[in-house]
Amino acid sequence: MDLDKTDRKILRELLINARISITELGRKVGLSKTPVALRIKQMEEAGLITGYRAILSPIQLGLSHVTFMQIRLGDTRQQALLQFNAAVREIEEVEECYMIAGGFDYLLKVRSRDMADFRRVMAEQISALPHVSATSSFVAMEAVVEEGAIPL
Amino acid sequence: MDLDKTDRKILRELLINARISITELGRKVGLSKTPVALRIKQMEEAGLITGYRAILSPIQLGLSHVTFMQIRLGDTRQQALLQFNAAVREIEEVEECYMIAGGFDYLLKVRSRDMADFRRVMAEQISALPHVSATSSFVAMEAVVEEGAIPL
DNA sequence: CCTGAAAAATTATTCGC
DNA sequence: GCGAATAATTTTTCAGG
Repeated sequence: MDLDKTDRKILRELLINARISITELGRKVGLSKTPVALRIKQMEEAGLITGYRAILSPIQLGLSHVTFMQIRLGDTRQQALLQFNAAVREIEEVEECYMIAGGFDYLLKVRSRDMADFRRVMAEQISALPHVSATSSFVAMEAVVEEGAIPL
Repeated sequence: MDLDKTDRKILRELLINARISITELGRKVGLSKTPVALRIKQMEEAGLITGYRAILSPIQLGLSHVTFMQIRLGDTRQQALLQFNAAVREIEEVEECYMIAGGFDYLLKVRSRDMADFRRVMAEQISALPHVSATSSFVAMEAVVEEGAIPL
């Protein structure tokens, strides 16, 4: 699906405020309600807009502790990777997980209440993942950019 | 602010669909509209809910290439860190940036169209950041978990 | 702290142009 | 893509448990 300038404007507004009304959105992008509603529906149906989510404050939730973990697997055959992927998706503290080309196999971003909570997650959840042979952890001291803008 | 079970239920629903109506939300959590609307407003005012955003598909946007970069600074005095932080926030391709305790100074997640686009971002933007002394990049081969659930 | 309900305002949807 | 009419929702308010 290709996007014109108006589509991009609409997306930018929906990234700022997903609950904006069609009326106000139309006003902001310089169109009437009808085409705005149509464009949004088309972008939803094209799978470009996959949903709308509330954004919560990690600090207010007491979940400001972020740790990145490098994980190396002892077995990197397809079957082992699939088992690892499936298992890691079950850990709710794992906010992100990428398979990496290079020196290690996976990079995980783990969110927890504090260091003690992270140690619990690591001991109870991460260590139990299949085929893990080594891990190293890097604790975030400061979040400089948490949710960067999307380059539209 | 402390959350009871109902608040958590509301948050879970708003994480799934931020555009759900108060009526339906009330039905899902087993309350009438009035207290649901009140609780949402309170959570917004407490800064717990910071906003509502559309979720876009990186693949449909042609932005599925993810690279993590370790960055070491030559100068790690407070002034230099502040300059780096301010500059990195201006790069829209930087989706996340954390200051790290340990072997390197910053970890960046960079989103781009493809490898060629990443090289452009690195050459034009990342290299221009102040006080950078060394970088190493790790290309993601597969996104196993992109937006994990929040442990409420 | 919740329910239920009514009125007023706003929004979404539909359709002819 | 516009603009108007129709239909659906939301917000606000209030009496009562």
